[in-house]
Amino acid sequence: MAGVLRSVNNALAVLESFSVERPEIGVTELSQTLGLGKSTVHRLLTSLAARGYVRKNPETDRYCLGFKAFEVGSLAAGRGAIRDIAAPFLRSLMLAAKETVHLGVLDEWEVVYIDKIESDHPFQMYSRVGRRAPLHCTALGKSLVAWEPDDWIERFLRRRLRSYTPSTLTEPADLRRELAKIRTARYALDGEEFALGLKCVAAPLFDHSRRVVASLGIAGPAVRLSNDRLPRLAALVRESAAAASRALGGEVPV
Amino acid sequence: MAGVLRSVNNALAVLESFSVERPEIGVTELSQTLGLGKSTVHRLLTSLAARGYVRKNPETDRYCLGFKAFEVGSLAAGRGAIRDIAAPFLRSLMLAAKETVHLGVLDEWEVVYIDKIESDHPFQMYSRVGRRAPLHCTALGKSLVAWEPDDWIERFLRRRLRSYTPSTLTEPADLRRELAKIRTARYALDGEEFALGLKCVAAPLFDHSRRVVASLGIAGPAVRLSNDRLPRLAALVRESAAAASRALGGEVPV
DNA sequence: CGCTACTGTTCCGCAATACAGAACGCCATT
DNA sequence: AATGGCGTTCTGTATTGCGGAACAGTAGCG
Repeated sequence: MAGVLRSVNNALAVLESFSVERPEIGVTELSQTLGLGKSTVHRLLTSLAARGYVRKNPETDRYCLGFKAFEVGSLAAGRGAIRDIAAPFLRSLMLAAKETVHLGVLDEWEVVYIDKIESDHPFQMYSRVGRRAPLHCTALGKSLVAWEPDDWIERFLRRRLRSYTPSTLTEPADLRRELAKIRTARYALDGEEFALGLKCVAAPLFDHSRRVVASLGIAGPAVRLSNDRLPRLAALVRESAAAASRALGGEVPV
Repeated sequence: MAGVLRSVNNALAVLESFSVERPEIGVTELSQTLGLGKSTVHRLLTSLAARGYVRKNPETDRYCLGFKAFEVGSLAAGRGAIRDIAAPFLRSLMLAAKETVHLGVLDEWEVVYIDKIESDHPFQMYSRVGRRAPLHCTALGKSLVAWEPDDWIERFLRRRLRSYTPSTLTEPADLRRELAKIRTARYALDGEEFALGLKCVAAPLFDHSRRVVASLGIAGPAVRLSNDRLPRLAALVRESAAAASRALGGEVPV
């Protein structure tokens, strides 16, 4: 890897080794996972711990992520404070729709969930703030892609797009049509394209430069997001996205 | 610094150079700020960018934080998913109190805001998720400290505690009395101890091992959190914290 | 247009740093 | 007591990360 500092790369790989399934990891396990010597891993952890990115559990002598990662990460999600500005609109959308709602942004050919408010339903889409999802088969993703520049969209359509369900669109011609529909309708629908039984509707947020900077979406089980309910939800999500766009100094283009 | 890898330390210092005031920074500026050569900084940025922790704005050739930091940071805030479990209680507390509410946790002698839901009031406490505040003069902080082990509290009280307002308690004897009051009342009050004009009430969240793992708080201007309103807010915050504790498998100790 | 100033990027020699292996200290199990 | 496993410390050395210089590009000015 040209120009990449190996020790920095290793340190970041350490950070990325932690997960929901593995919140706490020991030196030896990290050593095996990363293919580095134990003393190397120990030094990396010591360096990360010195600034609060990881912390050691004194009872188990294992390490977990520290709050410094959260602090820096919160700044990254700020991104011109989109998240803060959109929060009240996300909230009122959840209250109106009575379903879980998400705020997502485009990053490296994927959508990243940067906020989420869960409904009170016991049965709902599993998602995690900070996680990613594909662009081509999620409502959030499609409503982010639809307003990208044509050359970007063509580059995107040239990538291998994975099929998740029989409904997933992977052919460029199909997706071009879908994106055109989204631009006309001003919202996107995921009809079990990403996961069977899961439907979402989403609409884009525009900022002052008329660019889509995020997307708001309603997600839930297909049994609840039924065909007679979807037009109402689409209208809600469009209204919330338009209101959030105005708060961002933008307008939905006519 | 013994045992700390210099290049890793430098990379983390780069990450911490970004702020709300400076979301985008150039190589030369970072070089001056950090006291490192430009090519060193460039290499650090390249390494961080390779894994998505920073990204380069191609229009300005300057760098900003990338979403990888957010992804890793979101895991750090997960912390046994306290944040997710507490979210609905935080929300209903905001709706009941009609003031901004926070969720905070103890880290390195400070409270870290890990969640926040703002009220619709145009005038409210300024805070940011991911930021820190002192323990001894905030309601969130005090309600976290009050249930720590005695030896920890004594160590804490031996630290130099800064005075922010004429109301700030900094003397160990004063703070011991205050913490005892909090344990009896089961909530903490910040009566303009951190900032003039700002009041907060907060109550602790207990988990299944009877330890305080977070704290819920209501914050607002003193003009709104008036003395006749505070008992009601204290009751609300206690109820919400108790309910969130139960969701965490804990109980408020009697 | 040429010059200056400033930026981010690339190149290169070399000293310092990061590396891995071995040893150590501690704990739990047999 | 011996063994096994862990995290931590130590050490020699190869390699890596460093800074300075040069480069490439852009903007502003006379």
